[in-house]
Order: sequence, then C-alpha cells, then structure tokens
Amino acid sequence: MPSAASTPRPGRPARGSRTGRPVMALLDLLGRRWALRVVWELRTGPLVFRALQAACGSSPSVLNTRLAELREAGVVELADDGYRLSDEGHRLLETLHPLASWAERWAKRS
Amino acid sequence: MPSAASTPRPGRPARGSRTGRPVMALLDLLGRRWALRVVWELRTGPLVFRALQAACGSSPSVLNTRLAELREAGVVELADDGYRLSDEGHRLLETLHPLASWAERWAKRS
DNA sequence: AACCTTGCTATGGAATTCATAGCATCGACG
DNA sequence: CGTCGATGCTATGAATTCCATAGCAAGGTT
Repeated sequence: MPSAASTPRPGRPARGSRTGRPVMALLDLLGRRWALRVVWELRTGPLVFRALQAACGSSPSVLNTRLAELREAGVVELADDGYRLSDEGHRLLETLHPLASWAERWAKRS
Repeated sequence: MPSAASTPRPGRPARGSRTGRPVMALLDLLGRRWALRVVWELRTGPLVFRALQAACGSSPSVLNTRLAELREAGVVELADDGYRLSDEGHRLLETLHPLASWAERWAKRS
C-alpha cells in the first residue's frame, strides 16, 4: 500500500475538515468507493470475500482496504461464515434503508 | 472532463452492477468523493460555489463534477442565492440525518 | 475604468482504483 | 501422501480520479 489516507475515525480530522466531528469522519468513510455498497450487499447475510467481490464487482485490493476500514470502524466483522455486519453495522444499514425508497422515487422521476 | 465515468442514473447499470437497480445507481452516485459531504453541507441553506468549496475543502474541478451529477440527479439546484437542495434533495438529506446520530455513538464507542 | 465576486475551466502531478495473476492456508478426497 | 478446491489476501502496472494552483469570462459596484 503505497500511500493511503488513514482510516477515518471520529475525533480525527476527516478529509476536508479540521474539526474531528464524528459525522465528517463517517461521511469520509462512507464516501470511499464500495464502502456504501459493501454495507448494502451484506444486508441479507454474511458473504465470503470472493462473494462480496463478485457482488460489488470491485478489485480485491480496494475491497480489502475498505473491509479493513469498515472493520476498524466496527461496522463489519469477519466470522466463520464470512464477512457480516456487526450490531452497529446493522444499525447503520437501517439508516441506509430509506435510501432505497428514495432511489425508487428517483427512478420514477427520471 | 477528460475521462469520467458517466453520471449514475436509475435504469442504467451502476459500477459493478449489471442490473440498473435504482439503489445501485444511488450508491454509486453517493459513493463518489464529496457527494455525501455536499448534501450535508447544504443542510443549513444555500451556499455559493466558493463557499461550498471552502466548506468541503475540495478542488473546484471535482466539486463541479459532483455538482453536475447531483444536479442531474435532481438533488441539487442552482438558484440566485447559490446551490441549494431541491425538494427531493431535502428528502435525501432527511434519510442522512440518522447517520449523524450513528456517528455520535461511534465516537463514544471508540 | 478599476475593482470585486460569481461559476467554472486548464494543467500537471499525486493519490486512488482497476484488472489480473498469484501466494499461503486450510479441509476434503482419494 | 498428493491433489484439488475454496478461502483470505497480496503484488504489479496501468487506468482513472482527484488535488492544488492559476486563470478565464461575465456580471455587478464604485
């Protein structure tokens, strides 16, 4: 890993924010490629690394980086049956569900 | 715009998804850098381009690209007093608000 | 005219992501 | 034991995306 911005954490300044406001760190974390998608794909249950990769269509290196960040954030955890959302991860997913309905309206609008 | 993946749209395949499922397109749109942040920064009212840029700390070129995508998605619109959330944009922001509470818990957890 | 602010573009270099190939480990099978 | 398949994950070089800075064109003010 040649350079790499550090994993966003509350209390640490996120990209473009001096303040370490938690929501900024979260927006930074979730604004990285495949982060939102990973949480979404895990909504129905655990997926092993390769299945997750297939579901997202991402390269393994980036996926692994995202997974490390999400694990460090306590959103995702690795169990025997694959990657799964933690309890907090499930709560985060809950907050994401309305996005799907929004997207449905979006589709009808376009 | 030298290269540029196309703006995500429901009905069109998002990155890593053959299906044009609306939520995939939305996750793709919001998963690009500064997209979530822009919506968040506009929560308190309109901001002109430069103010938005200062609030995010992003470069003007990417910001302009994101704004174009968000405008095409009907999330953001440009008025006399600057960029603002559309009605749908406000609804999208509503779905984002729980993220802030989640982030607060995250901060206490770490 | 001489400013100021607006939205936005241009350019070159840095950071991130992609696509592919491959490694190491484990369990099952023969 | 040997081979196979599946696992998580790493390595490499190329493509894409993003950043930092400078600057343009249009409009308003003085």
